[in-house]
Amino acid sequence: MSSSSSSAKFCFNSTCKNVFDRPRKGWRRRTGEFADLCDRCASAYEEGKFCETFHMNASGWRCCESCGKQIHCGCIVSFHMFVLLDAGGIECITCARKSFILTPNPAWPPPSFFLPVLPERIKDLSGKNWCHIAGSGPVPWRQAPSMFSSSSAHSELHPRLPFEVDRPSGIDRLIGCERLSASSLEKKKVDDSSERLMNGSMKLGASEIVENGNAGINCGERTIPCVNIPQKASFPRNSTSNSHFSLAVSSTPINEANDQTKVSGTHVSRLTLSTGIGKQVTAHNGADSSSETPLRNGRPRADARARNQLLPRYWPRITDQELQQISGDSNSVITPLFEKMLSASDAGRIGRLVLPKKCAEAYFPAISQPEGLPLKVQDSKGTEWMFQFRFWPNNNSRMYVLEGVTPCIQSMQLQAGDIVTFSRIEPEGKLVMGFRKASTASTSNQGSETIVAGDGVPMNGNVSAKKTKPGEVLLTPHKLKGNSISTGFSSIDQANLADQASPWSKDEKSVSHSKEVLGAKSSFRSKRKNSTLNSKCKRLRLENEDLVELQVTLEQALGLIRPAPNCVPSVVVIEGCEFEEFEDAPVIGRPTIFATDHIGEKIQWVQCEDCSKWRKIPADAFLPSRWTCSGNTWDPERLLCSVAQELTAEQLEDLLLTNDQIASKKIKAPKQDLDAVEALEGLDALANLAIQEEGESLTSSSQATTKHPRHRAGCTCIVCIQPPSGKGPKHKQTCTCNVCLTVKRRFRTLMLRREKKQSEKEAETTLNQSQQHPYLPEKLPDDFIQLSASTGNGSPNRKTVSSDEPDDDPSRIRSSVSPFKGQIDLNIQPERDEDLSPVSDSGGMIKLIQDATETYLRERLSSSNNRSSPASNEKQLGGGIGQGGSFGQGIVYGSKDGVAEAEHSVASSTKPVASLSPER
DNA sequence: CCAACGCATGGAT
DNA sequence: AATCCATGCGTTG
Repeated sequence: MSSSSSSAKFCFNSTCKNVFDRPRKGWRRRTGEFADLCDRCASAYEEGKFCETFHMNASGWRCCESCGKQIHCGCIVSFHMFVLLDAGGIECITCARKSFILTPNPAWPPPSFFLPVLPERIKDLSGKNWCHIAGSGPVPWRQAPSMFSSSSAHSELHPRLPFEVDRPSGIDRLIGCERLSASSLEKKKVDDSSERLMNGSMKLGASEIVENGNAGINCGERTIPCVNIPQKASFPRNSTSNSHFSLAVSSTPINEANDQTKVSGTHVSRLTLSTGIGKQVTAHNGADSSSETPLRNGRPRADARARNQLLPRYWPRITDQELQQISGDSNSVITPLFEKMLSASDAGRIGRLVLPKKCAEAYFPAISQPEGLPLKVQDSKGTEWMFQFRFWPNNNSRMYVLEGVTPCIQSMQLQAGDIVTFSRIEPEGKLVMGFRKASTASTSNQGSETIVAGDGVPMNGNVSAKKTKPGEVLLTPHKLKGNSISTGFSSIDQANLADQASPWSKDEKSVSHSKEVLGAKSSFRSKRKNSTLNSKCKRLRLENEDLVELQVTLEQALGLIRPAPNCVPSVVVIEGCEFEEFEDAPVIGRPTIFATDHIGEKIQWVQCEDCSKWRKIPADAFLPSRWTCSGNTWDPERLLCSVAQELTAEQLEDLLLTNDQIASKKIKAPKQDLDAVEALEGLDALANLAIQEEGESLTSSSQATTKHPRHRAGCTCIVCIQPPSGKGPKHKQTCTCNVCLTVKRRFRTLMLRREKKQSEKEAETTLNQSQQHPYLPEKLPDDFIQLSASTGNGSPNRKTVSSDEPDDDPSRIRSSVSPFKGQIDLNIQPERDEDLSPVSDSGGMIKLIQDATETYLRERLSSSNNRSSPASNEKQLGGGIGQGGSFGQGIVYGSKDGVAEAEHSVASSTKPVASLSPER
């Protein structure tokens, strides 16, 4: 995307030819480069006055049907300043935007993201033809169909002609355009029309459209939909969205429009808008387009999906809100291209997103080599990602994939079942990737078959199929057996996977399995069994009730908990995971990521629930569980979602990775004991929390890693330049990253507190204690024991260990620890379980205690007679982190799955109600 | 041995 | 019947 032009020294404007030293970017040329302009021209261009200034005498001037403003419609320079009305005439972008979200002028230039490597087909683009189009003159698509006469050539290059023709813009498409037959062109025009017809229809109403079409354009210019190209009548009748908006515009008789089969042609369908809808559209026009009206799906914009060569499930159902999010407050025009529900594979750690073939071929640059091309994609937050767009030969065909999507998927916190949308921003031509959480998508996706449980939890099979990240807590409504839990896979697949630990076992050995926590009382049901997550993907369907209704990562769960405003929680660490203890019931707050800004100030990063942008807030800020940019009172400049976020993609990733690290410390969890979760009824509350937060705090849910071991040194592909998710650099002991600092700080607090309490207790019951805890000369900090706030509403079978009677159970802490020798035998099994559930915490608490004990002992040993100092603790902790974050390193765990333990711990720490007491 | 790669397989459309 | 595409799985580094 160099902005250089061959004649770098002269203004690209032929009527100017000023010489300049530093070229300024003008419009994008068909080659993808920008026209280099002199200051004057550039200014004129930027101000939108280029045409009036330099093309005043050229033909092709039109008046906006709405405001009357004159716009030169014949040149590339102003192509983005107006939209064609299907009914004829044009509307300036300003008016158009007021009316509706627009799609760009299809026949025009191209997506910059294709440019890094120009498709071959672009290279042989004939500038001549382009000139016809781009040059001053009448709107090309209405005027020069004859210039395209060779469709065969095009077909040659693009077997997927229909798509190319169909697709609205893009240089590649454009190129195809030049080779299109007249009919193709017409089709394209039609498409164009339909793309914009919303504007006309909105304002004019169905019946007016046709008439009006003449108003703006000469009859002769009106496009006749070309339906003579045989095309599969794939226009789905069941698509309300489509049918709703099919309405013949332009010259297509309205009554014909409703005949889907007749207009099944790519262009034709695009060109159509159903009469009946005209009014709806009109009505829609009046209302804010972002409103969630029933029309949302079928809004005119959807006409783009009339590229009915695409399977309905790929039709972009992007909502106005989403578009708004993508475009922000810029004047960009968004062209929804397609969407895809993420499969388990897509969202998996492989980092490969399978692209629907037709979509890939239609909207992405043509690639002739399997290696493909790097593709820059921007997400809705403005973050740019670089993916490798490539394909695999497959049955005489190709299978297109985007590689290296893991970071992005993670960033957007997507899981299987969620939907990613691909759009293009014009005039920049950027490819934008939006997303829609499964839970959200369902409301508007009849075709996507996503179902949301009544409570908002995605019922999506994909979701359940989602790979569980180690450390993740899976909450399921039903008791799941064996390893086939919550795979969300069909029975067939499960059968196939029978010999595997889990569907993920192949790629992820340490998968944590879902656990039952909610019990049968859950109202979740696979309501949509056959409904189709993706009707096509049986694997993603829920075949039985063994669904994972809810998933929460440990981190997520923890993230939900906040100390009461005036409460300073103490923190305990279990295998590197921090658990905050609350004297008072914790408050459920918006998960944030603590960090330190560039000036060393402690801050928090919080993600807006609406726009997903991350905002910086004070470290001491406490946010409600639902927080949006509008609540960013600390930074007035970022009160709006439309304001870009401060974090760069890199920083965000680092942040997320860092944030992930803690949670991922338990990754290598041994096989878990499913029974261990049976009695976690206390997790109901957590589950509810998770439900509330579902879809917004899954930062660590998709721990995907994308390594490319085969990449050669120096490889700069996306995969190599983007560190694998969750694979951030190890922390050094001296690391001062936020994670380490936080851990150190918290641990310091913890230990200080411990010291304090211990001193107090020792003064009173030293003797007694030593008798009761022969192996534990020093009482553990109460903090270690009282994980949960003693709110008194704990679950019945959970014993809340009061901090003032930490030693009431000699067997609680069983580690054979000799403070004098520094030896710890943590394999000792509890001699007696407390009245805990059968599950018995077994691991979490034990480890917690063990870890703490060991750490403390170590510290004592190292500091000899001196009481451990915060500094020493810090050091140890830092080291622990540096080693991979396992604070329990070196400790032989008593038993059970680390995940189960962790979950258990989470449950207890998360839910004040469920106080756990160590059972040793 | 593991993580990736990339082709193969087979269910779904 | 052909094609698509999600995932399997053998190979490779």
